[in-house]
Amino acid sequence: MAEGPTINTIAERAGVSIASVSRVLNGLPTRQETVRKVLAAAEELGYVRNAVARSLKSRRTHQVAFAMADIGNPVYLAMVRQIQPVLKAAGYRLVLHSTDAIVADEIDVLHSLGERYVDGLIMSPLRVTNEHLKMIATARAPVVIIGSVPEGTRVDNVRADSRTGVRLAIDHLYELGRRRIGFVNGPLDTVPGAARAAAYGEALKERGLPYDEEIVEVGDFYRAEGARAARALLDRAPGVDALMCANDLIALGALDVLRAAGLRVPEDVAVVGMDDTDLAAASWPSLTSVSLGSAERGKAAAELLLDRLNDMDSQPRVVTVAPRLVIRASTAGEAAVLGVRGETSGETVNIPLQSKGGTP
Amino acid sequence: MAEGPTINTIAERAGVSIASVSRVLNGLPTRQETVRKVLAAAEELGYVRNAVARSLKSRRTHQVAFAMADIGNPVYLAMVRQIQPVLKAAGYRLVLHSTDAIVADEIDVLHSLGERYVDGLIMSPLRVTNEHLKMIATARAPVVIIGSVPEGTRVDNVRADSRTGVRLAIDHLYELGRRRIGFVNGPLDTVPGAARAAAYGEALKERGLPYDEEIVEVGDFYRAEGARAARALLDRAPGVDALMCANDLIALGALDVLRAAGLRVPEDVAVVGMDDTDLAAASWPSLTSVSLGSAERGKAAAELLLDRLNDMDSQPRVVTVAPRLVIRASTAGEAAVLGVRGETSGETVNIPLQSKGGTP
DNA sequence: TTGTAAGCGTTATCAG
DNA sequence: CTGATAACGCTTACAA
Repeated sequence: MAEGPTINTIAERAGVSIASVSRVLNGLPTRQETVRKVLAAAEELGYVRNAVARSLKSRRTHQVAFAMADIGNPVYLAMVRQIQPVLKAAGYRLVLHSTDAIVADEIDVLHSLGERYVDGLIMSPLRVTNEHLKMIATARAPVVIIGSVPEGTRVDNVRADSRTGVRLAIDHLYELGRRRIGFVNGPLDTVPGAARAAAYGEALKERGLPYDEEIVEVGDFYRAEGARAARALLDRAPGVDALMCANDLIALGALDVLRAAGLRVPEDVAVVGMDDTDLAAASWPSLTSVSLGSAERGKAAAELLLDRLNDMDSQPRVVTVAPRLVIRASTAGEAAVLGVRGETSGETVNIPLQSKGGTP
Repeated sequence: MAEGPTINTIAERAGVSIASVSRVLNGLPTRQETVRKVLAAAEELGYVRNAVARSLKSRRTHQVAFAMADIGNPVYLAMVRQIQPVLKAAGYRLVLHSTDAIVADEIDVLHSLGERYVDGLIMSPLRVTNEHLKMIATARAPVVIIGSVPEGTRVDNVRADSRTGVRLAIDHLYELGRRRIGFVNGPLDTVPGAARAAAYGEALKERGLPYDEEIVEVGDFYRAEGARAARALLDRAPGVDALMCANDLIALGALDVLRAAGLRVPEDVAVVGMDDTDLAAASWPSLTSVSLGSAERGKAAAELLLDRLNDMDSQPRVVTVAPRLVIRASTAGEAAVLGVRGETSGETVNIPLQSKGGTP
C-alpha cells in the first residue's frame, strides 16, 4: 500500500522533465534515448498512471453508469451481462446503481451526473415522470434510456415492443385452441404494466375474443405477488384455459398456484411468461415466454451511448428491439422440450429487428 | 449539457473568494451573510461539486470495485445484491468487473488499483495463483477476497465452508436412506472444486460409506456441462440413488438428465445442489441445496472493506460464513414444499456463524 | 472571518 | 526534441 510513484518521481529518476515523461507515456514523438530512460524508470518504480488526475485534465472518466431498478431482477441482469463487455471493449468501466425503482433515487442519479464521475449513463426506469424528463433534458452527461419515453423526447432510447410481444403470445395460445385467456399483470402505473394491459386488450380484439375483466388481475412483477394474483383470478374464474403473465416471475407464481390446485400445465391451463429470463428455462414445466430482448436492449443501449460519446451533436436515436416467442412446455407440453440439453431451448418465432429515427 | 459551473463561477457571482465558497460548501464556520450569498449563487447556477477534482485532492474516490468471474452466475449476483446497499449506505459507488475467471484479467484488475480510481476492491477469484497472492500483497488499495486463500496470507478474507456444507448434504441423504451417493463436481483446479472433492470423500468416510470413483464425475460449473457429467455418471453406474452436485447449475443439468431418463426425483434418485440460488427454488422439482451464504459473504466482504478503509492498520480478518441446508422437493419430495408460496422456501438446518482472527 | 496561494497528478502549450 | 509552466476544480494552510 506504498504511496505510488508519479510522473515527477519518474522524471527525477530518469533525469528528464515531467513533460517528457508524459510524452513518452502517451506515445508522442520523442527521442529514442529519452523513451528508453523513461520507460526504464517507470518499470523499475512500478508506475501506474493516476486515473483521477488524468480525468480532471482530460474531462473524461472512462466510466459509464447503469441505473436499474433492481440487480436481483434477471431482466436487468441480462442487460448488465451485455452492457459490461461492450463498455469494457471500448475502455470504459461500469458503475452500477440500484434504485429500487424509487423515483427520488433515479432523479438523484441523474443529478449526480453533474459530479462528472462518469461520462454517460444508461438508465432503465420503470416509471417515467415529468421530473425524469426534465432532468434528462438538462443532464450534464449523455443519457440513454432503456424503456419507452413520450414521443418527441430528445434522448437516445431503446425500446421493447411489448405490444407485439403480447400479441405473439395471444396468437400462439389462440392457435393452440385456447379461447379463455386470462391476464395477470403488474402495476398499471408502470410503463410496461400499462403497455401490456393495452396490448392484451388489442390482441384479444384482433382475434375476436371478448374482453372480460373477470379474467384480468393486477398484481406486481414478482413471484409471490404473481401467485396471489393468479390465485385470485382462478378463484373467480375457474374456467380459464390459459394465463398470459406480464413477466416470468408472475408466471412462476402462477405455476405454483396451478400446481397446488392440481391443474395440469398445459393440458388444463397453458401459461406464458414474458422476458424469457433464465428462470423460464429452469422451471418445470419449462415456461413458454415472450423474449423482449433484454440482452439485445442492453447491448443496443451500450452502443448508443458509445456512439453518443463519440459524437455529441447527432440526432437522438430510437432503437426498437423486436420480441420473440420462445415456446416451451408450459404451452406446448413435453414435445417442445424433447432432447433439450443446454441452457436455453425452445422453438422460437422471430420478428425482424426494427430501427427508426436519427442518424443512419 | 452546458459546461457546469465551478466554485470559481460561484465565487464571482457571490462576490467572495473560492476559499469561502469551498468553506460554505463543506460546512466550515463562515459568516451567515457569506453563507447565504454562496448558497444562493450555487442554487441559481445549479452547482454540483466535481467529484474528480475532489478526489484528486482528497485522495478518496468514494468508489469500490467488485471483481467477479461472471455477473451471469447467480452466486455473484447474490453477492452484488448485498454489497451494493452496504456500500451505498456508506457513500460509496460500486464499479463492476467481470473477469470470466481469467487469471490475467484478475491480475489486471489488481494492477489497475494503481490507477487509484477506487478506494478498495472486493474480489472473488475461482482460482488463487501465486501471482494473485503477490499482487494482493503489493496492491495499492485495500483488497478483500471472497474465497479461501492459503493460511497466513495477510488479507481480509471471507470464506465459505463447503466442507461442512457437503457434509450436511451427505448426512441428509444418508438419513433418507441413500447409500449410493454420486458426486458431480466442477474443475478440480478451482478452489471450490478441490474443496468439495475433498469434503465429499471425508463425508462418505464419516458415514462409513465406501469411496467409489465410478460414481464421481468432474465437469464444469454450468448447466450443460453438469448435464453431460451427470449422464456419463449414470451411464456408468445406473444404481446411484442420490446425486450430490457441486453447484445448482450442475444440479439443474442433472435434473434434466434424470427426467429424460425417466427416473423419478427423489424416489429413484435424490438430488442436492449447492449455493441455493434463485434457480433452486424455481426448478421443478424444487432443488434441495446447500446454501454457502453467498448473500452473507457479500455483505461481510463489504463490511470488512469499509472497516479497512476506516482503519488501514488493523490486523487482517478472516470471516467464515456457515453453510445451511435448504431442504426442498428434490430430496424430500412434495411434502417439503406443500403450501409454499413465496420466493424462497424449504426447511433449513442452521450452523452458527463463526468468525476468527484479527481485531475483535 | 476571509483571501491568497500552494498543491493533488496529469496533459498541453509555448518557447527554447 | 525538450523543459518550464499553466491549467483542470477542489481543499487547505497560512496570512491578513
